[in-house]
Amino acid sequence: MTDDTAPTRRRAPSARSLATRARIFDAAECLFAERGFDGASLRDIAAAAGTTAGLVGFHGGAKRDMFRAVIARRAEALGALRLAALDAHLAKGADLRGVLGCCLGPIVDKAANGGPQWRAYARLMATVSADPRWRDVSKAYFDPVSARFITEIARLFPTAPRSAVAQAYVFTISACLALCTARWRADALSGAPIPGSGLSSLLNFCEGGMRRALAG
Amino acid sequence: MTDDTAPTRRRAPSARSLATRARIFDAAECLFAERGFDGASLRDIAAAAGTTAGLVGFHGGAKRDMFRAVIARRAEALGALRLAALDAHLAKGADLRGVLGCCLGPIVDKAANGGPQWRAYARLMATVSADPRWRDVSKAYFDPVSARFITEIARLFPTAPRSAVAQAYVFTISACLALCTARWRADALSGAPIPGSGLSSLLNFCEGGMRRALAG
DNA sequence: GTCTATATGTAGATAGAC
DNA sequence: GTCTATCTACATATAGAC
Repeated sequence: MTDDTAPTRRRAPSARSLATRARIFDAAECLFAERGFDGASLRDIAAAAGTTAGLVGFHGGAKRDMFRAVIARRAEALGALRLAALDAHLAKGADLRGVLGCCLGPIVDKAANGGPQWRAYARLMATVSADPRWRDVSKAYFDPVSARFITEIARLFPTAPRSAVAQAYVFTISACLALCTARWRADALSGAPIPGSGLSSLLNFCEGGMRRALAG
Repeated sequence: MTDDTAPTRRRAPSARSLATRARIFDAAECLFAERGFDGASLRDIAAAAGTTAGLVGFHGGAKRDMFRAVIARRAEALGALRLAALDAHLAKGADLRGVLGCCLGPIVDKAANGGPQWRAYARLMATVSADPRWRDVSKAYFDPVSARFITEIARLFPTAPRSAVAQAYVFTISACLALCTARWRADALSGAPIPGSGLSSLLNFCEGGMRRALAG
């Protein structure tokens, strides 16, 4: 596949360069999540990564492109995790709660136990899913997996129109991302911190909601 | 209440000034909603309002204060609408779907039929509810009404802990704001635009979700 | 291929004119 | 009380050094 005769062949990146790049992407992930795309400056990101603003531009390209790249970096791994869980589940029959568990479980788990980078990534997913400015990013990185889950859920509610299933799926994802990123809100409203990961109450809510909204 | 002898008494604002101020706040509402707090510059807002950047500063104060004022401007009216509906409903008994209708109906209605300013405001509500940077704004303008609804819902599920009710409420509001602001997402996922206001499918989803999550 | 110094535009805020 | 001209600082992007 390589073509040594090509005059444009590039040198492989050094280990040092790769490490710098990783630090920059980690910092960008956290700061975009905390302050939003416009609120996080390349300088802030550089400082958090321990480098300079120019280097951020070099490794990440234009700011908008870097944001896309940050989303892309984990999208495939997360999507694969969710789809693998789905396939494993479907192999032994299919029930709504199980499918929802495959859909939401990996997200909730990574956000809760995957460390600060995954926590930041969950917040970015919420941003991208809610903001029409990033519509193309949703479309490229999240919609394919979503479409698969919608299809499987639709199979469980043969009489429901696909538009209703899609609507219920959006409600579901929105509740899931609220759990991952806005826990402080529920804590504040309840007066006391809420125990556990919240996955089971999320699954209860979404399962009950879908049954009520989609049942023939 | 007025004190004509006070040496610091101020002149009443002119009609022209009030009109300018209203245009500035309308423009800020739309642009903060579209581009986020950091993405919308005071100059953009000035241009949209047909004035100058300096005037925006004069009428709105510091940018952060102006954002707060924009939220405050409609918060009271909307909260009053929701609470009035709730009180009217409670007077003739109480059922979950009715309470949820009072909670979500006014928001969905204003976002769908209240014109571009209310549509923008719904998006701002979603931003504020999701972003810990605006936690104090949520707390001041939205939490009191939320607490009231949570209390009424909790009354319908006497065995559920308040923390579980608060969690379910957050899921509910999150689905509601997704309906108001991320319709394009459901449309894209379903392949066809979704008919109707979506209020009844939202109510179905949240009612079913709450029953499943909170039932003894 | 990797990194730095700097150009160019625009941000938010305000002193002072009307 | 109302509005404008302008100030300082920082944003992103890139030309060119290593």
